Amino acid sequence: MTSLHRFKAEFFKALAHPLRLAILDALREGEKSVSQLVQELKVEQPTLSQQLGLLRQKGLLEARREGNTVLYRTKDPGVYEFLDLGRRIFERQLRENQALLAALMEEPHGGN
Amino acid sequence: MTSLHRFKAEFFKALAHPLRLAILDALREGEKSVSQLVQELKVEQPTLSQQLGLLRQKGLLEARREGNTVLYRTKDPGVYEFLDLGRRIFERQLRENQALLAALMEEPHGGN
DNA sequence: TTTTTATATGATGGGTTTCGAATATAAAAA
DNA sequence: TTTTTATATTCGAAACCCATCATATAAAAA
Repeated sequence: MTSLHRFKAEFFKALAHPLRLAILDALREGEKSVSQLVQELKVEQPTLSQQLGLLRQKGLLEARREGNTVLYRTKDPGVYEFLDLGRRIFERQLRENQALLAALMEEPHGGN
Repeated sequence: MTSLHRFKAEFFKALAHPLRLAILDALREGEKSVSQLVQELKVEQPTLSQQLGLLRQKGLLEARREGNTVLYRTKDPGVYEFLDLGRRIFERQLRENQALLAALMEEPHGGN
């Protein structure tokens, strides 16, 4: 509705992708080059660069070039606080979903 | 990458929509019926019901029927803690974007 | 220079999301 | 019952997101 909500939604959208979350987690340990991240995350290089570009554009990452390579780092470490707080809620949901899954597995097999 | 990242991304995706954020904010004050929310948020009823359904499916909301109407409420108030923490980061980004915007407005008009 | 290595960008296509319109369901009122 | 009110669902079109492929740039090495 409001433009603040639109803005916040943009922010969440930046986090709403498994690879982007993996990138942020990988950069907890400090800045890394694109090729390091390619190795570590086992994705195609253009795919990675695309998502790195997006995260930089959204202001979550920044980059510096060092000779041949480009090093990315987290721009605002506050984002980790945020991700970590999110974990509590994920965990509750995980438990719920697991309960649901367990319930489904209890059902008679070969069924409806 | 990991399935935890996939799961977290799902969670963020649930929040990555202006109307869904507005719904959650509207329910800070307590449970509300669909029609109340339609009025307050000024959206079409089917659009609202669709997003309410999504939030319920993702475990963020729950609903109870009372006669003719259906009342929705937040399932885990922890989500507000989370949204509020997010605000810090939004604010930094807002300031940045405003600086950018201001810089653009300083540019000579009718330009490139 | 030419070649190689590292990274970024652009185009394409498949999948998903979104909104609005029409319709369906469910309960209350008449 | 029929009608009305409140909410949900379904459908289709437009917009968007994503991975891949091909190609471009930029710096170092040869």
